[in-house]
Amino acid sequence: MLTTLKDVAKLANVGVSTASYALNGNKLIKESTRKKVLQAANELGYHPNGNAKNLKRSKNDMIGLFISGFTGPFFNQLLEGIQDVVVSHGYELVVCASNERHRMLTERLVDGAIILNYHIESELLKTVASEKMPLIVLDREIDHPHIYKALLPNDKGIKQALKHLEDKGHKDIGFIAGSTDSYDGETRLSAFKHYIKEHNFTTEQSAILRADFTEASGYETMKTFLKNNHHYPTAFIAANDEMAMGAIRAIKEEGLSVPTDIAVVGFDDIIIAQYLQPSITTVRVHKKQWGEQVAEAMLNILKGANADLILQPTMELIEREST
Amino acid sequence: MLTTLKDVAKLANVGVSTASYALNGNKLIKESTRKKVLQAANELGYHPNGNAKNLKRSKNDMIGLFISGFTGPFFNQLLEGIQDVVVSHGYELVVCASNERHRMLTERLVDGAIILNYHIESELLKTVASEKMPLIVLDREIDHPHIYKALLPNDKGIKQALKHLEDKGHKDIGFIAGSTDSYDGETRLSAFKHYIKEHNFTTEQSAILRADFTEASGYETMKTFLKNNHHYPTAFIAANDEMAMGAIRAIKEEGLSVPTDIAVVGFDDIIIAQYLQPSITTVRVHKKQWGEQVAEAMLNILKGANADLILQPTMELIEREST
DNA sequence: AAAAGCAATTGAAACGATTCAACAAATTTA
DNA sequence: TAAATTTGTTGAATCGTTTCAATTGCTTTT
Repeated sequence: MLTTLKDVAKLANVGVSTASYALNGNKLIKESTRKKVLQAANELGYHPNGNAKNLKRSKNDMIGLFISGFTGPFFNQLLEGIQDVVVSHGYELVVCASNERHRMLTERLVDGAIILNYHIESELLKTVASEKMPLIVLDREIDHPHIYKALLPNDKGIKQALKHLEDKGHKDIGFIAGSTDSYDGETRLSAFKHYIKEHNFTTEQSAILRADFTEASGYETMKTFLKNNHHYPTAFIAANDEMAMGAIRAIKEEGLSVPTDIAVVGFDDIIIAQYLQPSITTVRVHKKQWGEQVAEAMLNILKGANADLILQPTMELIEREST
Repeated sequence: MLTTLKDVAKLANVGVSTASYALNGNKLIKESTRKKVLQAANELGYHPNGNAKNLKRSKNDMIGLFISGFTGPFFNQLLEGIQDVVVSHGYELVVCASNERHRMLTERLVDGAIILNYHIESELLKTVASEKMPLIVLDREIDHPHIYKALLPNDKGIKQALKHLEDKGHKDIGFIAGSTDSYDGETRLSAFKHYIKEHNFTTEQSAILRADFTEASGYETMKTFLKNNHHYPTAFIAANDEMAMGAIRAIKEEGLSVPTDIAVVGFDDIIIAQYLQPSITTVRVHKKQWGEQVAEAMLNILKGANADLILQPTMELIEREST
């Protein structure tokens, strides 16, 4: 069997409690016996059993990030931001991309969770959230005393994109929406619809396309659209950069030019956006900053601070060659 | 306090053991009492305490992936591959990017671990690995009965890259190495040195540059090199695509052309490589496949199968515009 | 009608740590 | 010198599950 604290204690010739205190740096233990215990632990290659430890302490020193998958370039920077802050406060971060069980979350193997995963139902979140287990959601509206929100101001982003296109003289603007599962995607879409109406743009219903956030889907959707409609908008906004990429590829393939015939604005500012030809005008989401803010908030909540601060990550339009 | 199994049992008017059996689907329990228990659990919003559960069962149904950080586009596809396989076998995956404690690993909160993190010392790995906790390392040579290896055939990749350049008529070939921490980076470098000598290429010592895997470092290094040397190789191999990108940017900025003046071969085939101008010739690493193989191997090991199979992810040269 | 078998339920003993309260020995104080 | 305090050490209780072994009612068999 694996080495336990008892084995260490026996080898060091002390009680288990002494061994425990020694290893945890309790200062009541005499220096000489601490040495003995450390030596024994080392000799046996002892590592504590985390489950036992966490069970007893009812604390894991662990924060969980729950995302829907690792596909796509969006998560990396967000992750970096969260990671940096979390470890600098003595916690560790675990990232899970579960789509059904979410055991790490439901069985309370973390002390707090950050949620960006549409697979997890809000009802479940409500039964899991508690004083001892605060949640921060990045992907939904939800009302619960221990669930905090850190949502992107997608509305403002869309507004900026439209303003930019308007300034460039566009009146007829289309939209490429992502999958309906996504909170950000859908708020971007409805913000678009809202402002279109408010500012009397001439967008036709048929110019609101539906794709699924991938480059390929952006390509296919735009291709089909151009094949079936001889009239097309002078500009498109895509709900993310990957779809914008795909759309641009399709447009070019149909013999049209970006931005002369059709201008395209993306969303997120993924790394690749600046390297493409044409480079993509996009609404930059400060993903790393977002992650940092969320993590800071989580740590404050865990510290007991009253952190119902509503986070406002910033967004800005980055003008490039595609408009 | 939080709801425990005892609370559920009390509400359902049964013993704790009955409640436990009921929730775990033991068929000795009468259907009517199972219903009672489920109903009670539901009413209380009960979720089992994972630490207690895992402690008792000495099993976590959890596999850990330990990487050095979330920066860079390399990990995503690897992650996808691992994730898919792991969840399809009833396990869950946790990803940790720790750089000092690695508690998820050392405190045995996972049943098996996949290591791609140079921050974790081999000595530590040896004290952690055991029958109950198999390890697969992706980033080092290490000898231990419970540590399995799944290393990339970097040697072959370099060979292919050199062959390709040779076919294109290059004799004087430079190299851009990554940071010395990286196993893959260093094996790529030494394979390069080896074949250079074996095939009598005319590479000068000064044309072996040292960067750190980032685009920026590739750019800087190449910039400095071109500034200081009026003679330059007709081709470079970079230890990853990002450095290749940076190098190309520098080369173009110095008024030289890729591939006419200097050809560049990258390594990994990250998504962006095909979209750049010029698109990058690179040694493709089948990252998703690699991830799948590794995960399969881990699950086999956990199942007790004798899986000392040495994995051989494939590599192939993808020719594009940069050569 | 007693014996045997089965179905359903249960108390109690683990799992491996932490930590309280008790204690002994050594030291200080009165 | 007795009492009080300090310094180290320790057994035992606890965290919330799972699971063994025992127990209770019922049927069924002899």
